[in-house]
Amino acid sequence: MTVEAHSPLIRKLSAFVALSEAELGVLDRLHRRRRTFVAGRYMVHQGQSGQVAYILSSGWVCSYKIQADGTRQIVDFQIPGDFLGLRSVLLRTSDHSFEPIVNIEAAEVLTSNLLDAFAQTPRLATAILWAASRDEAMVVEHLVGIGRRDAEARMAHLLLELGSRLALVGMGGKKGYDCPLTQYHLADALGLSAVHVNRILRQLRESGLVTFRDGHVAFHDYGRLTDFADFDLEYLDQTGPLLA
Amino acid sequence: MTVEAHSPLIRKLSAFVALSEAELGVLDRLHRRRRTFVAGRYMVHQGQSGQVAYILSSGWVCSYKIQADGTRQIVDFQIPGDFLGLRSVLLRTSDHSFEPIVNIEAAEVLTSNLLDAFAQTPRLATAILWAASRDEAMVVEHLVGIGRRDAEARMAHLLLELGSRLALVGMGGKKGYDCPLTQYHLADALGLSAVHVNRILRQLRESGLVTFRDGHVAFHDYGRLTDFADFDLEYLDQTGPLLA
DNA sequence: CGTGGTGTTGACATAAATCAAATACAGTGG
DNA sequence: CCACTGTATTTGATTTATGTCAACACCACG
Repeated sequence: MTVEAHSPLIRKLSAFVALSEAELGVLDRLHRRRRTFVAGRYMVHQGQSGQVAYILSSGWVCSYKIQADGTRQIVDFQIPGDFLGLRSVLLRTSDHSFEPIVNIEAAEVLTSNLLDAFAQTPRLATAILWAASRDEAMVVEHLVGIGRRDAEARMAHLLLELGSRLALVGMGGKKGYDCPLTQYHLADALGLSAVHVNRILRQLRESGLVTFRDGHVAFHDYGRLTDFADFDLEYLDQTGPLLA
Repeated sequence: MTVEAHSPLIRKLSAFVALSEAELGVLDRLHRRRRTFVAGRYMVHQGQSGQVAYILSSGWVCSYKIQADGTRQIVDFQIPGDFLGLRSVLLRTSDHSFEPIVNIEAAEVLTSNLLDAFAQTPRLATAILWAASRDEAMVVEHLVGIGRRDAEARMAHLLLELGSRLALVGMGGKKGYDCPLTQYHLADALGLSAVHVNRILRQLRESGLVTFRDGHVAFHDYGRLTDFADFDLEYLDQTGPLLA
């Protein structure tokens, strides 16, 4: 109970596998080292080899890459329950940079503790890796969106996807959700200019599909919106786990 | 020797870790089930849960997603030495579709055999997973390119990246490489129209940077091209392995 | 010799970027 | 309380990159 209270990760994993007491205990121990970061300060620098990962427990983060010309491409957003830097810890591979969008709370996870946890509870390891794999699938979906959808559909798709992910941790539903992103964040994620993002948001609002305003996303016609955005839950709805 | 002759994978992995005789033997056994596929016919259907992966030994493949409106986004190309469907085998997750670009040869790898191999030789498992992780990094780089680079830089970057990957398996260098892709493939990978791809290729050719013609890519000024494309090898040049 | 896939080029249409400027608003220091 | 600052949003005018449509050349292949 108290565990669930401070761990959206547990909530998320529970949606897919029933966690045993032992597994809950292991997860709980992974949450020992609580840390906070303030909005705007980057957490992990591009190329920095990570000895440490984080489990985000509250707030939003984005992972991004900066190009030589200074433009930024946001690769993904992380919401409570998501891992930050999991792959770079497991594979010592350099990754993108992370920046907290608001002040956040996260649990610091040392490589050794994570590997211990994985060794103790393979089922848990599988669940975590599977969730991470889902995140990768979303990056692919972003790629498809940026390459082949127009601005309006891209925006609609992103807002829907964030809604689905938030729903998994109880922070949103088909009505909408609170969202601390600025229009600049959306622009950098969608490969658009901030000005154009603003116009697109207006169009979506005026056509009665969705409103993004004052830190809140409100779906006005969820069915029509999913239709319009060609939003396919399949790549999120993985059923039937996992490692053989 | 005979192993190396038919396995670009071994060549690729050898660039990062010195493989023992035992490990080479395990790899060799993974290559037992030789199969061929003809160009154009898809291999793995979008959403099909994979019981089987492939190690590509000759030819080119692309992985892609088709959208509701029929447009296609190529997510990545696979060249000899690359795995196809590794993630879907390990995590039973649905993935993209695969299509051979030319007639190809591949070794079929059953899930159970792969897991056995991983259990026998953890170092090999690490090397393979690390190579796979490198591929994921390239998908991210594509995302950045499509989102934030103009068509010319995107094209230049893709051609350079393919060159680097081919060099790892001895199929290309800083002079150029053979490339069976059509301009349609390039268009679908870069999120452009085929017509525009043609124009961009002309520009690159006329500015003396690179020529793509008759199934061959020729770099005319490698240094200037990497500069122009903001091509950073860092995301390919992972040094210092791997799993702790 | 047709025929279909591929490449090439031109004319035109359009989505999105860029430039510019006004507004709103929260925080900050006087 | 107020002026001041910076950030976020909004909107219009214009430019630019890229897509779409159309036509033709080339070539391997049946």
